[in-house]
Amino acid sequence: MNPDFLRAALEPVLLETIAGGASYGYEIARAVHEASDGKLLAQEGTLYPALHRLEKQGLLSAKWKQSAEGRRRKHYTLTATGRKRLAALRTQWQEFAASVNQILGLTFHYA
Amino acid sequence: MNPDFLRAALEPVLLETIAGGASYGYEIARAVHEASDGKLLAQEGTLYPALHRLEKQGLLSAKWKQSAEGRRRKHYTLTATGRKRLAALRTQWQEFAASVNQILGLTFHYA
DNA sequence: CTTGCATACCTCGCCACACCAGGTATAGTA
DNA sequence: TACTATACCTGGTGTGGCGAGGTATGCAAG
Repeated sequence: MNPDFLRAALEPVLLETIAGGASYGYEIARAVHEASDGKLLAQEGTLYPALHRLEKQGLLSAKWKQSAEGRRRKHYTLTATGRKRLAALRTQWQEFAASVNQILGLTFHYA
Repeated sequence: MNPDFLRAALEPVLLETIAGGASYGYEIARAVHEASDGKLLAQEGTLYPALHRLEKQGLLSAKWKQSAEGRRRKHYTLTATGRKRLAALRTQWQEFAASVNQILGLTFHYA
């Protein structure tokens, strides 16, 4: 998978995945990977800096928690700003994808 | 428009646009811009290096020509390798777009 | 004639970011 | 004890879009 693909969609994908219930890094990575049937994979060197960026932008808030087995995990949740941003990114993504599809002559439509 | 969007799709978009008849830089830029209803725009500092990369990779071949009005233009055509690459990129794009749409919960299908 | 604009090409420096490779630490298992 | 999976982090490298700058021509307006 072309790394530029991930670059284009990582933000909305992470926000959406967290909105969908995945809360900490490893879990988020697994969820993205599975939800894309193994096609999208956020490497750790990509994932963690991305989460930090989103947190710094105020789209995510983080809390360290101790799991039942004793492992420390950093749990993320969407902020109100994050939810708004996700909505905007979804729209942007759809417009972009539609444009590229049109240029490539691919017939498609959103249901 | 997010520059990372262009980054993800510039190659197939350029190859397809050239395959569709646009042959020199300025014309290609205009064609992309119009075919996307003004949404996609390859800046000159993006376009020309990209064309050079594609040529260096053997996907495009270039010929300098003199237009009727006397302007020099660099005309690009797809090589056989370029056509194969375009086909591959179209498939990759579709898979990627489908994955992102799925994660974002967008109901979508190619006809 | 000269000023200005569209056309047409190019390149350099900046910056953002995915990736790789490396690091740390814990729980469970062989 | 050793290995694996989990779980987090970061520094260096390379790619590439973008802005700003440059050069040159054709044409129209003043």
